[in-house]
Amino acid sequence: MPISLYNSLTRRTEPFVPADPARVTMYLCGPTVYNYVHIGNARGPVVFDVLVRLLHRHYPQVVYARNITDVDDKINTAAQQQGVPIGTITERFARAYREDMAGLGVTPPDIEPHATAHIGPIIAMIENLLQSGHAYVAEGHVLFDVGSFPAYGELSGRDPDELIAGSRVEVAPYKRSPGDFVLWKPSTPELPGWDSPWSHGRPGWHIECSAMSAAHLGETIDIHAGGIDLLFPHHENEIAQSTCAHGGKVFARWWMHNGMLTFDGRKMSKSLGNVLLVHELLKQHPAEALRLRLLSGHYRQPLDWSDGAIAQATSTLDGWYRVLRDMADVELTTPLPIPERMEAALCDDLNTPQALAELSVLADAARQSGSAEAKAALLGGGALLGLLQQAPEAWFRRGESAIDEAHIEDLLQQRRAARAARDFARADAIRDELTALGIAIEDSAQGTRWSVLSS
RNA sequence: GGCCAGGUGGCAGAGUGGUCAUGCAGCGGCCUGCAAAGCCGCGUACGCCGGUUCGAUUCCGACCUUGGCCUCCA
Repeated sequence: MPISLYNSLTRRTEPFVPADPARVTMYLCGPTVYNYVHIGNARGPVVFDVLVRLLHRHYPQVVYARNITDVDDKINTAAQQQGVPIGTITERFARAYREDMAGLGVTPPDIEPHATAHIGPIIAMIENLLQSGHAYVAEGHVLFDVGSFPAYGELSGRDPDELIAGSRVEVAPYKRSPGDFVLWKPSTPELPGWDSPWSHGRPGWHIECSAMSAAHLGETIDIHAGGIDLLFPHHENEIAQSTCAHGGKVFARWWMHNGMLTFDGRKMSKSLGNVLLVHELLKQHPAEALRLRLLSGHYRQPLDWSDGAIAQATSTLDGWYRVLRDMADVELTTPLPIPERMEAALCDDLNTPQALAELSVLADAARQSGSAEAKAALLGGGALLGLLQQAPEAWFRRGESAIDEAHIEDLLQQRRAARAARDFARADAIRDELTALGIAIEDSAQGTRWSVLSS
């Protein structure tokens, strides 16, 4: 089944054909690690995790890199405020990031390059750009000369001239042209820095991705992904640097951008302050419900975040896990199948909402047939999206560890006795008691089941 | 101001030139001691105005409106 992906560069959905089918390469712009990430930051990693899983089913080798930006002015600020070296900050939040992503069921990337571990390649790339006339030195800075790259603006559809006219930022006096951007900037003695031919300094924001992508994946890669807010200037600048440093070679063949997560109708962003940290959300809600919510809209569309949406996702998963719980005794066929209609939806530019609709069909089929094949299809379909990955009992426990199961079983036993004696008032009183404990019960032919009520 | 993407039923959210999205919630019924779950059924959704068409939510144009980027940002 061929994969089609929307390419931001051509603004069309095109059949995906890797340059080398034996080795598909993909790079995702990762976090700057100076704080916990918010749920909007997690959308890209989650949807592109689904893409990587899809690519793995179609190609023998997929090399997936997701960087860690561990040198940056915000990191410097945080380190100075707390009076610690930047490494203390970056290591702490890089670890938190890995934990948060793991919590959301994101498979770790094959490579997680760190900017500070690539200062050599970064300096080499800057030297290359200077020698080829695409960059210039000014007051200890090295700047990219946008005018030297005629294709500048192609990705974002911007005209460099109009860009300058509409520029809202104050233009640094050492820039030849307002659109020029920093490749290297000098550091003061208090700030982290590395020796270079131009100054004791540090890399600009955009150059690290270009250098690390080339170092690990090659000069031309198949897919470069990130949030739509990175389209300009970050990705535009990456294209300019990499293309010029590599003698005009194409940098990324596909550019993919996920839409923004909104909250109260506005983009969730640190500068607006309307953020919900993944770290906190994972404590309050089932992780799979968060993941399901992130996948319930098409990745290129904006997606609104709300408590109601999380509750809805939780209810949906309740239904699917209920099917699996009822089928606990059904032996699985292995390996799990790849449901064709779900795969087709994902092959169509990662249409996760359509895939989820198909997953609902599979859940209905499993509930109605009770067959091993249907159960395997449901689990196989869930696996395509990284959902239904836990035991049903664990899901219905909601991760609560402080449950007095013996007490619950005791109450259920008393209720059973009351019902047998047709003392329904007593039976209902016990149910009320369980409800007060946050426990929901269901009578069925197989006996009474209980689960933890959603908060 | 420039560039870009949206406006679908109570909510979320796909999709399509002409019977069906799907999920959540709601309502009626069956079942149940009662709940819950399950099953059956129900609701005349596509911003507005024109145009093309036998027929448009889907194509074209105008308008209204929301949001994103142009500065750090997933």
